Amino acid sequence: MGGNKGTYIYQYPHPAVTTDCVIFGFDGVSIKVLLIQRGIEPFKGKWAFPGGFMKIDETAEECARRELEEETGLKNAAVEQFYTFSDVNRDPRERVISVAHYALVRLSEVKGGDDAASARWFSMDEVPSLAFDHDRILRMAVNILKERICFEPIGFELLPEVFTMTELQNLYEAILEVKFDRRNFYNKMLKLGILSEAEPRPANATRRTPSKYRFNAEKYAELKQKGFRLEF
Amino acid sequence: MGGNKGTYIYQYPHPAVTTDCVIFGFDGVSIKVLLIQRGIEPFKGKWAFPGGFMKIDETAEECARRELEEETGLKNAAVEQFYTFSDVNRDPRERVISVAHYALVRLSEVKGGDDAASARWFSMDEVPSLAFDHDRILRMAVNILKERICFEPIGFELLPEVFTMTELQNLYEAILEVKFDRRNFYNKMLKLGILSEAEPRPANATRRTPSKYRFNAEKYAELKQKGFRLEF
DNA sequence: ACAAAAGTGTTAGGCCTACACCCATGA
DNA sequence: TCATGGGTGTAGGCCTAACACTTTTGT
Repeated sequence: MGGNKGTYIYQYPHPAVTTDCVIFGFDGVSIKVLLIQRGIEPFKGKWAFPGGFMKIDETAEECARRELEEETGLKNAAVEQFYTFSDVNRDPRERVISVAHYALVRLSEVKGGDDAASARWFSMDEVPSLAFDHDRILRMAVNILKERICFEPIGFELLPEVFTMTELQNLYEAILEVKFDRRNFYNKMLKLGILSEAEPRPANATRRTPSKYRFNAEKYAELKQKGFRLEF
Repeated sequence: MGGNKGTYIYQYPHPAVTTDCVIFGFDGVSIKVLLIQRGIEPFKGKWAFPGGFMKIDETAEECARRELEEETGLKNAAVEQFYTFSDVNRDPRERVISVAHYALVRLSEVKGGDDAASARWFSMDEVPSLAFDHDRILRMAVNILKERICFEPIGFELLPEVFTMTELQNLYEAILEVKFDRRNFYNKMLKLGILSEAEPRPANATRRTPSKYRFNAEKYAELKQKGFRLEF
């Protein structure tokens, strides 16, 4: 924490406020989540989400981004809050409420993080028992992710800028835990009108060379303004 | 606030934490929101959402329900949090973050509230400029309500237990600010399978007597479990 | 050769949308 | 008697879901 340790007096008890960040990634096969191993008590040695105490002059979102960078090296992630956890005994030290955020990032963006000696990606089925109430936070984050990806084009944040239709389908299938028919997925995605062809399909393209696409944010914004609603 | 005024000392500065409640109602024609007029500074005389400081031994939801009852007489409302507002200067007294909640209630439930000398229902287009950042909170609450009512059967919480199809349609139209074709709305609602006929249509029923329905929570739970998704 | 990956329609059924008619009631 | 509210289909179009064949490449 910053250099503002000292004595702070209030007429009424104040809870401490923290933020936590559930960071999702995708390796082409399965959804990953970024955890750090705690170096201090409580829960020393246990895995937890990056996060920490909010400073008195920053918003929750600023706090989440700052803690994320400090603990994992990941900069400027597009974090978004999804729930505030306020159970009375969720932290053994003192009363702490936590504003939980999530973000979707490309694995490559965090790989080089060196601040992050203790940060590691876990597949969803490898995640160990977590510190504090972070198991519950994770469950809720996963549910929120499942809901959001049905109605907002956030999945692209997990893929490289340019991707194949199969990669995109794998992503949707991994998040929603369902299987789609390859051809129907293909048709539906193209019909939505929010993808552009990344390259005009090279001259040496054969049947076996997959087409590359990118997400077209302008088209999406345009459609959305017209009342278009994404649905999956 | 309770009798715990005193001196509370921390090593780091702590923000104060409040909850606010956006309470929606419906009078058959338009959506209403419940406001209270502030009796003390800051913003004395201005209208604001019911809410207040969180006690050290209660969750955000408990706090929201307690403050709501204290200030409006409304008991046990099904409040649900939707966003935590943490701008640094949102309260002139000190750093305050607020966990905002919303609830849908029947107007009749709050009519008799006598604690609530200063509580009043406002139509959405009558709402005055509000205290703190409550204008922003209201805008976000309305957006959340519009989104939720498309996918969850929460609208029924605003109607009497037994209602006509026309009343239900008026509700959807008021919230979503659109018009539906009467016959299509009728067919769609019935096809969803989440309504029951309230009465077997009395003997003196004429063509002019509208059928009465009620929301069937069991059927909804059953369908939902099968993967059914409500859509509007 | 053969399995696996990718491109490409087609068809049937269901859902949504737009739209019309009839009856009863209250003004 | 006439405007209004309410009950009840129907026809066309669009979307969705299920489904097959061809080509290429790596083994």
